[in-house]
Amino acid sequence: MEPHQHPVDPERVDHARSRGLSGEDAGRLVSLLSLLADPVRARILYALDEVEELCVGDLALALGATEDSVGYALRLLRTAGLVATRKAGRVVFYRLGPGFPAPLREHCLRQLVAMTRAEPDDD
Amino acid sequence: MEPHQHPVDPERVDHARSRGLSGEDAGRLVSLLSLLADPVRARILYALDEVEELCVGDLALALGATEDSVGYALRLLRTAGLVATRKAGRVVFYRLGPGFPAPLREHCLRQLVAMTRAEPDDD
DNA sequence: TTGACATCCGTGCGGTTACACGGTAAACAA
DNA sequence: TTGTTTACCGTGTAACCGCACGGATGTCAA
Repeated sequence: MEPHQHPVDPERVDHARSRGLSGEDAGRLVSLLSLLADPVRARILYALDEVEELCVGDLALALGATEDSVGYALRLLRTAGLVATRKAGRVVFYRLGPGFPAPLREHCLRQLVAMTRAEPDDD
Repeated sequence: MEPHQHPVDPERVDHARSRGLSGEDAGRLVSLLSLLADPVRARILYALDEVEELCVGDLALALGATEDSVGYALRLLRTAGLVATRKAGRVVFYRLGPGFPAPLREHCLRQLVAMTRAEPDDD
């Protein structure tokens, strides 16, 4: 269904079009948020922000999840560059990588959690 | 596959378990991020943050999307309480609702966009 | 070397999700 | 009233996603 050609408020439409999110910006934003929008991945990143580095098995232990689950989550986070690895023998330690946005770590992550705590009507 | 019972770094595991994200907190956070992690929904919220209020047709016009697409997106945002409506005749105006977290609007939204702009290696 | 362990990789399945289509309700115009 | 417009709703479908499974790789101990 195509949008109508007779805007109700042409001024605001124009304003929204010029100052709004472009498709490319939205794409980049969404690809980052999609990675955060998963319980296992979000808890992994939050844990790594707390304790610097952890290996796969310990991470699974800390979250109470299976190693398969965190293994798959780390696979995606690693591909996106959000986490970095350090091999020590047969153990692989993970930490937040250089691709992890610093502002997110400093400002947003905890605020996001705090705001969801303050709104218990969510689900 | 079950996680091993012999933590490599028991101290950090314990620290991550106590200060990490609980399952409930992660669930609330994820349900919010999942709503933001969509191009149409993200652009709608961003546009409403810019121009106060817009009707469905004008929103579709501003985003260059179909009315069906934005209609479906608004359905989910409305159910979650992130947007509110105001009826004026046969036109329905949408604006950011009381369920929309204020810290997200003030601090995080633009920072999230800015940080994705600063990292062009994303996708 | 042999065996146990920690992790990675490819594949298939089940559940979820975005979206288009058709029909419906309400409001305005003629 | 009739017709047009604006938006909502329910349903079906196609694509995506998380995850478990099996096998492979590399490492340490005996």
